[in-house]
Amino acid sequence: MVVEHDLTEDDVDRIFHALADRTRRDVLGRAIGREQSVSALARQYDMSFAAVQKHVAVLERAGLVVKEPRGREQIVHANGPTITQAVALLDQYEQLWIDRANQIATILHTEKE
Amino acid sequence: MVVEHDLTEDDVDRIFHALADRTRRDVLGRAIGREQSVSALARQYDMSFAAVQKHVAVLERAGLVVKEPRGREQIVHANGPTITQAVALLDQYEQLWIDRANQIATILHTEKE
DNA sequence: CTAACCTACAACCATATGGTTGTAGAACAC
DNA sequence: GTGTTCTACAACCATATGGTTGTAGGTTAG
Repeated sequence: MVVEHDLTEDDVDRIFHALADRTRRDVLGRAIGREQSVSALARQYDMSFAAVQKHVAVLERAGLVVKEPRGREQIVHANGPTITQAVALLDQYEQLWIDRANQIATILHTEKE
Repeated sequence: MVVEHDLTEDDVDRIFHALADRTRRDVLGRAIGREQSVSALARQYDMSFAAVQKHVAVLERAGLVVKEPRGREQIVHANGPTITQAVALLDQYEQLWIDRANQIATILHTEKE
């Protein structure tokens, strides 16, 4: 299995910030469904091309998406590994929570004896 | 199993925005590890009490944390279910990605025949 | 070649964000 | 009662964010 390189706190900031906007989440979803150009994406939103271009740039800086030049177009691909890393991050918090809940349950159980 | 009520897009915005700041992620981690007052949390950071108070408020609006009044203190508890919902959200994107990757693999396999 | 298309990027604007200090009230300690 | 602690909240400031329009360059179509 390939070792994923560790994310810096800045990386994590960028990932969650990128996901904290509904337009960007929608762009990511569409990019996962079908790779498409920035202008093809832009046509699907009620905002300027430049605005969508900026959203794509935010997703790109977060590593959630990759742009591949194709002639005059830039094809936007979703970047699976980063999504997986984001899931792993949240899983850590959930696991902390579960561990803590178990710990408390154990203490309660001990005190009952 | 209890039905988790659906998150609005605003809810999701708030959750990811709350997670997009390292101080808030750290506060959440500490709150998971041990429930503590806002001032106890504030003492652990090199910023004003008011600043930490605002970060806790952001986590609270996102539902990641709950404040319980205890005398003159407000005890900050982590809220597990919201963390679980956040994981589920990201899992959806990851699953979309996996489904898409499988679909592409299938097409490639078909074309090879 | 010329026109249309796709992208990049700058400039600008309103609002949000993350920090500060200061004021004020409620609860506890003595 | 008095002073200290904990919290809430307002006001303020610098910067970031999400949107706009406009300009300019590279690519494709006719």
